[in-house]
Amino acid sequence: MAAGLRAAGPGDEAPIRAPLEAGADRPPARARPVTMKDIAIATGVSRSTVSRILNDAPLTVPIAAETRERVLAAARDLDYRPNPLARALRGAPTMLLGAIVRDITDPFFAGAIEAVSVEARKLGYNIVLGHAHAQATEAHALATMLEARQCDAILLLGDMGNQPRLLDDLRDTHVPVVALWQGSELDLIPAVNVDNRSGIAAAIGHLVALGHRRIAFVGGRLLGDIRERQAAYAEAMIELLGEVPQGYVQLVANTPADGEAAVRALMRQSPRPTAIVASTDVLALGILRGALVTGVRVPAELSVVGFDDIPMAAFTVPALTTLRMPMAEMAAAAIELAIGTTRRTDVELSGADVPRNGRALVRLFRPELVVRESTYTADPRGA
Amino acid sequence: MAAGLRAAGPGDEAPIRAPLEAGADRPPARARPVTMKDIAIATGVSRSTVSRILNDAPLTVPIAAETRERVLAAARDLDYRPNPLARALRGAPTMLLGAIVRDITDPFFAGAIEAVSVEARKLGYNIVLGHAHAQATEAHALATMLEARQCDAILLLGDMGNQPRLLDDLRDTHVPVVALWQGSELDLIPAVNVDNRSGIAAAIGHLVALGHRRIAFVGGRLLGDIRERQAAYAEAMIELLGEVPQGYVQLVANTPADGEAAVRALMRQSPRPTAIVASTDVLALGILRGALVTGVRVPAELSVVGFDDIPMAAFTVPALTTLRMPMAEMAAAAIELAIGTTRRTDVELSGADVPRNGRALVRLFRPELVVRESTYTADPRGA
DNA sequence: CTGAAAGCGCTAACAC
DNA sequence: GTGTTAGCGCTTTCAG
Repeated sequence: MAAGLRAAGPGDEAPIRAPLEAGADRPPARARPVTMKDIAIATGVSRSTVSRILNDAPLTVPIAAETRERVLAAARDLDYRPNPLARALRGAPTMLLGAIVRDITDPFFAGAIEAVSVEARKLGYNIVLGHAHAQATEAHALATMLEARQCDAILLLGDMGNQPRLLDDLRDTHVPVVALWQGSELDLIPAVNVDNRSGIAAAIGHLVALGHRRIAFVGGRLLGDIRERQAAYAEAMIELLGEVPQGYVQLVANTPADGEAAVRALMRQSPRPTAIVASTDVLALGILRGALVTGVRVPAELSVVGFDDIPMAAFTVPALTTLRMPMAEMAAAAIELAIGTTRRTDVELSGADVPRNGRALVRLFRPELVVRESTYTADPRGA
Repeated sequence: MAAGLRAAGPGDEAPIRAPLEAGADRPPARARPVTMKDIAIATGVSRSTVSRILNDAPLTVPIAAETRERVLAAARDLDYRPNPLARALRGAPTMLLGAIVRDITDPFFAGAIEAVSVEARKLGYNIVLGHAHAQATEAHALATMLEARQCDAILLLGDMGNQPRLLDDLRDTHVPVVALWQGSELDLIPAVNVDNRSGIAAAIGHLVALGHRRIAFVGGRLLGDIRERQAAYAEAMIELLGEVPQGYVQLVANTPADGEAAVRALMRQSPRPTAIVASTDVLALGILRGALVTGVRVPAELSVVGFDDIPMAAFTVPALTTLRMPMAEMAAAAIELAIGTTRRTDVELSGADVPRNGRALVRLFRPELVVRESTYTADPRGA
């Protein structure tokens, strides 16, 4: 019922911070944050003493209990909070981790950010999101953060192969960089990745066990991962049939729409495949829809396996059989690599260290096959 | 080829940053970033001169063209990059926007972050992600960033009603805070939100036009938004039928799983509803699956309307009729509110300013109905 | 036109 | 035990 307060219209130059207009019953926010100097003045000691007490750092340097109490009390009363900027300027870590993501909208990467963010917090780090923004963006989001070296480390989420300049920029930065889910192609920077080979092998093994032979592949994610998954598929097929069947490999963009298009193309082949391995759940979603739209029943006539186990995978119709990776562990491993210190004792870091032709290591984690409803024994006519 | 430059190891203390081990062919990363002082020394001028030139700020203060060139050249040669920390310390904006999100995994919020991030970048801001992390977390992620005042402003994405302390903490901070998609309940802070009322009205209007009368509601998102959407639903039903049919309102958590459960419950009612309005696309996804699993055909026997138009909504089976909001505009509006300055000229900011009982304003944007495949004329037997 | 100096908030070596 | 001093990298008077 109180009369609405109108935000003061910005005259010419708008004031930088629009105050909250709080002015509730609580004391309104002070204009200026409390500094150590304020405490020093309030308590009549020097700034260094305040600093020592507030950080109780030099336990070696005893402080009069009385002084200590007085300062602590003042700090509490004045609601003092250290200024991390100042600390950072002195060389302290900023406790910020940069995460460059290609596409947050991709449910897989949404999950990835979640995982990274959770693991980061366990170590007291916050995440600064850099949006590589598909191809479009100049790798400038990155450059900004890098060059700023506000971050203690940078995580690259997803394949940045489409960002030519980025990796160059990356090279001569002062910040450690680690790649996550980027495909193990790049060998200049340490990486954590999923074992695509073993994942695809598991998927195909599963299908073969169900009697499938005519297995197609829909590739999506650019560069790194797609290459590995596709190569693994090709290898498996050659071992299985002696060849990769003509027209059984569809390469499209990593969207449901393209997945849908891919099924249509696949269903035009003869003989038709009886199973599809999708390089991505997002693609698989489109494939599922494409199949239903085309009148192909899944899994009766067509089995579909995805990759990633995005949250939605359990709720498609039919629910998607897919490959799940240990997101949390992988995120933790990447962070550990990035900040170069292992403070965590709660989780055993696993993953195999794989030496590469270049210098940097890649740590590989094996995905696990999650069998749901989208795979079934091969239609006898098909196999 | 140049011999690798080894960072002078600081005695005992382990070096904070694990070097990249790059040492490729390019000059390896310098141990210490280049400062203005370096440039000053290299060119033989003073730091202040360097500063002036590099910021070409005081255009009022002329600088010798020759000096200018020399400094600029040196800066380029040495690959100088300003240290934003130092700048921030002096009071310059950090160009960081804090975004506190309840759940990145929710596809809607993934999209929201994307939108915010894109709009932020247009103004040169980066996003620092704070994860409120469902109920679990102490609103500490927030406190950290707030108290740190590293951010020029804070955006709250989604309803934080489950974070009691958070809003208190928020109140006496020095940073402007704006709520986005939080439900227009809170009146202490400026907010940007979708016009839930008009959205639900559009959805129900659409269903009614298709002949539906027995329309159920599945509520999901906590607090703010759910209340509004549910209230709007109730209002519409009362206007339509004179009452809200018994058992036609299901309140569940905002997950596909709960959506699935909700349909089952709804299908046990008699008479069965012929249409469902879901308060969220995520819920609607579950509803779609629940319907198919229960053998109820959508849209022949049951129409479903979602809310949010998440990317996946176009790829469900059947594709989801839903309400789309102008994400980019809303994000831009929130940012504008937060940083209190309108530098953007490319987009007309719209949204109606609605005065509230409290002090802060809420800016409301109307969603638009996107009709796809999940709604159809009411089954004559049902209506 | 340019330099010297002070200070942002905090820490650390070095006094007393 | 505590204060003084200097300096992190940068900006900004104020003097030349």
